[in-house]
Amino acid sequence: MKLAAWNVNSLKVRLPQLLDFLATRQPDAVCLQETKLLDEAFPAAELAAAGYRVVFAGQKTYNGVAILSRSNLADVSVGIPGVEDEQKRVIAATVDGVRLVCVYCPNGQSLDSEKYPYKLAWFDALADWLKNELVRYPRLAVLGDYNVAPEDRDVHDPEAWRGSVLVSEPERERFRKLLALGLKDSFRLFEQPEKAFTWWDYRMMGFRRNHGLRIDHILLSEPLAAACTGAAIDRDMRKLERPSDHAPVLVEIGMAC
DNA sequence: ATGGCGCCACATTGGCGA
Repeated sequence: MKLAAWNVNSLKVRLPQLLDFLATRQPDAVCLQETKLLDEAFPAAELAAAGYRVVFAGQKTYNGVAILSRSNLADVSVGIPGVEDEQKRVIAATVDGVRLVCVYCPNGQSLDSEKYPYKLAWFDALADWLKNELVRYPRLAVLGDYNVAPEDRDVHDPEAWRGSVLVSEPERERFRKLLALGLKDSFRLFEQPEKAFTWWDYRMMGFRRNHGLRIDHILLSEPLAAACTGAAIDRDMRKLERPSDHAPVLVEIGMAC
């Protein structure tokens, strides 16, 4: 079972690239973030023609999440239960016995922004919810854009970024709290190249200079981590014309999990 | 040097992302 997560930064603009990604990588399921589409504009017909069922939760201009799957999507839920939030950041569904939680975690903007405490509180609510979800669904994956680079090795220039949003200690502590629930950072289950990132600034030739951060992650519960046979970042999608500023992340799960 | 790029919107500039 091949799973992917990709912040597409506008599904309207990136649909041709997504269709190319589906055709060439053949993932079983994909979690999308920043679709930036109202639900009535979601390209369900195009994705159905490509062989994918879809569930989605969108809004105008900002945020928006979706799950694509070649097989049935069951028990769909939107948002974090009990949390009032107009921002469409979470959608979950069960695919072939695996619970997929698609997340677009808040950016936070800067440490002195009111969006920063919102981000920290959002992570606390996510952790509270996932703690229960892991009991309900032992085979659970949380995929998406976390907007947190967990360690200095996930940052192209740790000294330049020290203490800023996306790398600050309170944010990293929230990320570690997710791991403490029993989730594994799939990327670190395997030997990986140094300076491996999932996001690069559009400006200043960030990608060409590999000035990036690893902020998109696939976290796996213990049973899925034990069956995971590979994890990678798909840098090729970032090399295309008019790319998203994020690259997709991928995992392969053995069928015998 | 707080810019720079890209996307979106009741657009021709500003908000936001990260």
